[in-house]
Amino acid sequence: MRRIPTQADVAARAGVSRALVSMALSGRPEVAETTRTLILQASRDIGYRVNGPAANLARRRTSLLGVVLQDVANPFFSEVAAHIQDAAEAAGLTTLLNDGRRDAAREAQAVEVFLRLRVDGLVIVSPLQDAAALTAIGRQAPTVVVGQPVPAATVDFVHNDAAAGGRCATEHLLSLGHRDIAYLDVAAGVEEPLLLDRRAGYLAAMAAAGLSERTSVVSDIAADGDAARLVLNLARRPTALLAHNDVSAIAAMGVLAQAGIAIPGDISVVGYDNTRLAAMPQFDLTSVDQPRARTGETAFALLLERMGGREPGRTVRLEPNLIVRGSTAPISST
Amino acid sequence: MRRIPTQADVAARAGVSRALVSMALSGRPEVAETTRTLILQASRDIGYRVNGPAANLARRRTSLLGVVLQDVANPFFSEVAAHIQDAAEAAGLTTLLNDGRRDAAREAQAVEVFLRLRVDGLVIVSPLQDAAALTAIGRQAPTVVVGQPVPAATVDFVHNDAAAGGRCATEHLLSLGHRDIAYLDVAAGVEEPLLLDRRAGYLAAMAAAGLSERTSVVSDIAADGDAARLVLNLARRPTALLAHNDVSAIAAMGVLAQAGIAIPGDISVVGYDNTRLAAMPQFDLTSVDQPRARTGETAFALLLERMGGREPGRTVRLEPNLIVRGSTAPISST
DNA sequence: TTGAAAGCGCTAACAT
DNA sequence: ATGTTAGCGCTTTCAA
Repeated sequence: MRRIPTQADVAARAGVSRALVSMALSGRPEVAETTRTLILQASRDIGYRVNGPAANLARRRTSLLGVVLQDVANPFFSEVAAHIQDAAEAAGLTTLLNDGRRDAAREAQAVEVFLRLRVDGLVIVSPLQDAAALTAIGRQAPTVVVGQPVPAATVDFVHNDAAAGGRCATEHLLSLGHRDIAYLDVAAGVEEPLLLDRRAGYLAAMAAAGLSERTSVVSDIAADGDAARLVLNLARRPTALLAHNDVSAIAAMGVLAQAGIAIPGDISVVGYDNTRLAAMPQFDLTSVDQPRARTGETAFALLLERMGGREPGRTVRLEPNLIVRGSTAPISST
Repeated sequence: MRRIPTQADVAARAGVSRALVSMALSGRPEVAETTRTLILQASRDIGYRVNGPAANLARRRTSLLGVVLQDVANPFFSEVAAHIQDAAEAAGLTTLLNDGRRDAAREAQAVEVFLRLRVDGLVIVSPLQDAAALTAIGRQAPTVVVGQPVPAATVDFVHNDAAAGGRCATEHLLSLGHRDIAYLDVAAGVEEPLLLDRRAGYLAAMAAAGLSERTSVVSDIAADGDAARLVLNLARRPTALLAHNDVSAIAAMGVLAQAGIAIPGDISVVGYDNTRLAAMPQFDLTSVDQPRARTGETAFALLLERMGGREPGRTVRLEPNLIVRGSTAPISST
């Protein structure tokens, strides 16, 4: 592996000055067309590739966008990232990805790496760090957070309205005639605001329909399967189930199927997140979808504003929408 | 947002020279302990953070490792990446991730970005690019590929023995007494070497057991569900099903369950990949596992060798192992 | 143990 | 339209 060629090598080969090479390569209009072709050819001949660190140092910016995902394995996060990347590319920014691996410390580390690289902007998807940490980050670089807003004015937020999601899922079931609607919650003690809001939406819709909370079940035990079993043992079995997420819903479907209960014949089931699982034909699960594309695009739009110098923090809330599939049906008249 | 502090600011505040700050911060031993503490404190006071581009330019290396995944959403890939990252961190390298998004052009772009950043090493997980492209990349930077080896001597390969996987899954079923074992293949025309090898392993095991291929079914149609339905309609229904991956296996399980066929009572099912799905209690799918940790660690070990100057290409093949769960059972004696 | 000085490869302002 | 030049912020000899 011989020495990596530099602009000087290109200049020598093309018989021009180094500066001209720089200008030609960055597509500045004041370079003569013939010269540019010459330079481009020379650069290709010797396999020149711009030295990022050098260019970034000289330009005092990197055209780099750092995206940190709480968990790369979460398809919602990675799809949002893909849309951010598309938007960034259109704006001439190069996207770098990093995985927080569901760990606050690792996430902070990933952010730190980007900050050191002097990325021009930062998007953190569903951060595990607290408001103070986010505020500090926002002071270092233009930053947008995708996820629950916290009091941190130096960063912008895009989030999906979890309460609205819980509400519209519930209303869907109500409109199908269901009155006994159980909510499959997470384990007690898990206090993710997001999940609290989903439940709150459910409760609000029930209340609005004049149904007391007593007619519904909010399970609060650990395993999803156990929660579903609990529902089975109720004196008055609900006709519909709203789960806090798809995995939980699918676990419940498994338990119900084993118990010989038909879906949606005997009981309707709704999930949340509209994951790939929900769309699988064997599950065909009605589920609340969060608009991934709009989330990503909005995040990038906010980032551009920030990079443009906007100071006051902005928060954008996006509405989820229900994807109706085969796991829900009108209440049976038996 | 005021000016970003530089080493000069730290030096001024600590009352020392810039060079000393650099040495102290990079932990060089020849700096007096008291001076170092002083400098560290000053650096913290003014919120100094090394300028990556500048440092990388001056050092002529970056201590950066670029990892490009074919598809970040594939949990096998992202878990391998996590293990690579752990190994790299232990070796003092910082890992940067990027997503090829299942597109050869985008993947090439991601590699290009890393090359420009002058990463010290590159790992590409399951690349979509051809041998020529990989060879070219390997010439630019020490590179290890996780996935099917191709003739590209400038890069190293780590891959999992797909044939062995197909074989051991089949042998498991054979040892349970199954003789009629159907293989659920991908759609005809998909010629991924990996999948061909999985099937080849199955065929080899069947042949070794003295079972002609005629006793088995290799479906070659598009949708997994359809393939399973095909199996149902066979004159002589197999007692076991080996699928080319977990998703396919689970789709088949859905079809079978709907048809009232018990698993594993009437038919045993084996998947491939040991995804999260396979472990879910409602599926409890026996599946072939590829050792994610060892794959990642091996990839990084090879990379270190390359970075250390080794020239000839190396290929390491890892053995998969079967995770036996509840979807397989001895053939029923009915 | 500390400081001075010379680049690293590039960009951009200025000069021609 | 092209060339000259002065840094960007840092690391790293080499001297003191």
